[in-house]
Amino acid sequence: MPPRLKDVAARAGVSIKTVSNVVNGYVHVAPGTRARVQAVIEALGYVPNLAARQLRGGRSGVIALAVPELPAPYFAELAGLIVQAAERRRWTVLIDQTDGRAERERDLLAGLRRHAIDGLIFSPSALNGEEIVGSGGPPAVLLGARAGPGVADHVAIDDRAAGADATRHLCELGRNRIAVIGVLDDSPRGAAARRRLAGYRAALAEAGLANDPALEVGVGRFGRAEGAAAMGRLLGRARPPDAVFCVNDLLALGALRTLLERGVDVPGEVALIGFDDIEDGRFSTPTLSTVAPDTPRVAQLAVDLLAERLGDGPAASGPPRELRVEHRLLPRESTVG
Amino acid sequence: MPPRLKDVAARAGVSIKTVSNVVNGYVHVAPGTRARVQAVIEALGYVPNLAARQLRGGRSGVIALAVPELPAPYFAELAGLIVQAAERRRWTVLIDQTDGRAERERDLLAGLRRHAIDGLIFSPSALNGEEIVGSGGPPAVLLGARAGPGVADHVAIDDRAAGADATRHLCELGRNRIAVIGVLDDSPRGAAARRRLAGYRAALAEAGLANDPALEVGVGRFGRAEGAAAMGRLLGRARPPDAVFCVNDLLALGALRTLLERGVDVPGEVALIGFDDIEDGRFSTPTLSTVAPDTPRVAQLAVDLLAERLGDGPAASGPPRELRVEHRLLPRESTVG
DNA sequence: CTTAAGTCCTGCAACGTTGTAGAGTGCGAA
DNA sequence: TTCGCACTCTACAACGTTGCAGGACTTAAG
Repeated sequence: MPPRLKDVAARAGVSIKTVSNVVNGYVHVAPGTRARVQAVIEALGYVPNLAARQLRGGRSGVIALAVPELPAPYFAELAGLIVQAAERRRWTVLIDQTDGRAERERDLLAGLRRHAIDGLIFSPSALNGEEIVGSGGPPAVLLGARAGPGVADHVAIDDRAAGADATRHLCELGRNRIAVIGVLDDSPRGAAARRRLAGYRAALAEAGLANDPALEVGVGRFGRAEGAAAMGRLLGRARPPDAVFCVNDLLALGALRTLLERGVDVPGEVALIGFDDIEDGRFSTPTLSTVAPDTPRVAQLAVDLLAERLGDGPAASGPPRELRVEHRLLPRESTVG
Repeated sequence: MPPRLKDVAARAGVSIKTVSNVVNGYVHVAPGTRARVQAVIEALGYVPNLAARQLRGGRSGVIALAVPELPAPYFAELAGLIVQAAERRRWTVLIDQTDGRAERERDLLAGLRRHAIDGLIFSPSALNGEEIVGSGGPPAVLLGARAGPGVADHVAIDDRAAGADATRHLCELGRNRIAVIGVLDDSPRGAAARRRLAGYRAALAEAGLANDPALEVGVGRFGRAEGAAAMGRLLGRARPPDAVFCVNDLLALGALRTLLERGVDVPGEVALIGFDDIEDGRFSTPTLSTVAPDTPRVAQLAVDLLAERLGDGPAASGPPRELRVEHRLLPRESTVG
């Protein structure tokens, strides 16, 4: 029903291939012919058939983005930015939600989509990098958690340094019972959280503060509810903290809710800092201090790296690259209220 | 490089078509043959090529979901639910962000994707329904804003009734200067907001309250920042309101920030209610009263309607259907603190 | 005037799949 | 015995596109 090259060719009185050449901007087409074909293309509303193109050329123009949870503000924002960056290269982005289930991540890689996507931007939560890249799938760029050195292209902030920055900020306020929320077990999930934790410990040591295991609280997921519950546990301790570093803003917002609900003054009695700079934290009361990764740059670099891998240049088969992006400490009312 | 039907056929000693029949579950294949072919399929890791399937069959197994803003929590949640519902039908969802730009919405419909998607679930913001459906594109299901009667399948809550419910709740608290934030100009954007506004006015009338135009505040977008600014304007009025209905939760969270920032007691001095029941509102302080649409059901119905259109049954070409889903009033601390 | 290089255009084949038509069995009913 | 039917499997064509090879013509160089 929709017009094909054949239809355009018939109307313009040229061969199918010439129309194809016009569509693809091939140089050796006489200006008059080009104009005539263009006119017919517009008159008929011809649009190339992607399936046929892909079948022929092996490229679909679609890349996949896999994130653990789309509704999490940070990932939603990241997804939006990646879609924008991809659009500039005329790529379509297929957004996939893995729910942190390894099975789902594996399906995604092995499943039908294997033929359908040219590349993958992956923010892993359950699988580690080896498994992702070793599966013989399309070129991948990893975000956030590192997959071990040299496995795949990788874009991330320096989580350890950022965690230290956040903690140091709390130290500089004169706090000396600084808790952290977001410790996770050994699963590949939370690899970034573990590096932020390492930064936390380093900053404590640097400030001459003891590292009290009772002040490190684990969570099962990284949502508001878990942050609220974790804060509840902290407040139940014999000696509650006077400052809390949450490894992401959602945990922090949950923790904030618990603090305010129990009448704890923030930042007077407890200072609170999160991580990610999601919009919610800019409108909470008190506004949430946080560490802001340069997410637009993460998105841009991820797409750029993938483009290099997919290109025909020499970079396409080079060794995996590790890129770091900047982060900024954003003190707000929850620490310097 | 990846194995094709041909490779499987060669190894199993059958014809290509027989392998295809096995893959597609065709019944008349001898059990022994089937088993042998299955074994080879697994040994080689054969996966059907989607591009070829689509080229042959005209169906891609991909549906598009177009929302104005992916990072908005309500849309992110909706998207997640639709992806889940689609997954049950083994569809892939291509999520598109239109940014509320008519041009972008048009591109989406007319552009390359025209061949690539089987159907469309559209939460329109800039285009009206006629334009969407009239474009000769794939079957579409509209969410939220109505496209005028009988244009396309449509799933929504009763925004007018829901707006009235929210306002009535404020009336029943004894408030009598009830403002509304979220009035929008006449553009197709904010059609739902306008119906919520109509409900607001109806509830005021029902309660015997005058309708004061000074208490209806417009916004340019539906985000936190706009809510905060609008609240600022309301507080600047000679006689500020004692209750505010925001047509969505983001506006309400922005308004809440302004109220608390200025030391206004919520709900003591000003009661506040939003709309959508996004997670943020369950963890703000005070927690945000709201109206909760049955979003999981919206998602499920949207996918079901699309499935009917895409099916071969009689429903495929029937008249457009209008489906309503329920909503619930959720009083929380911002009104009944 | 011949040859080489360049320009413009065309036809063929192939990408991997599935619908259609039909060939070759074996089995039960007439 | 003969026919028809159900079953199992196969060959072929087509979906819409683009790379390749090459034909016809023009221009520039020797």
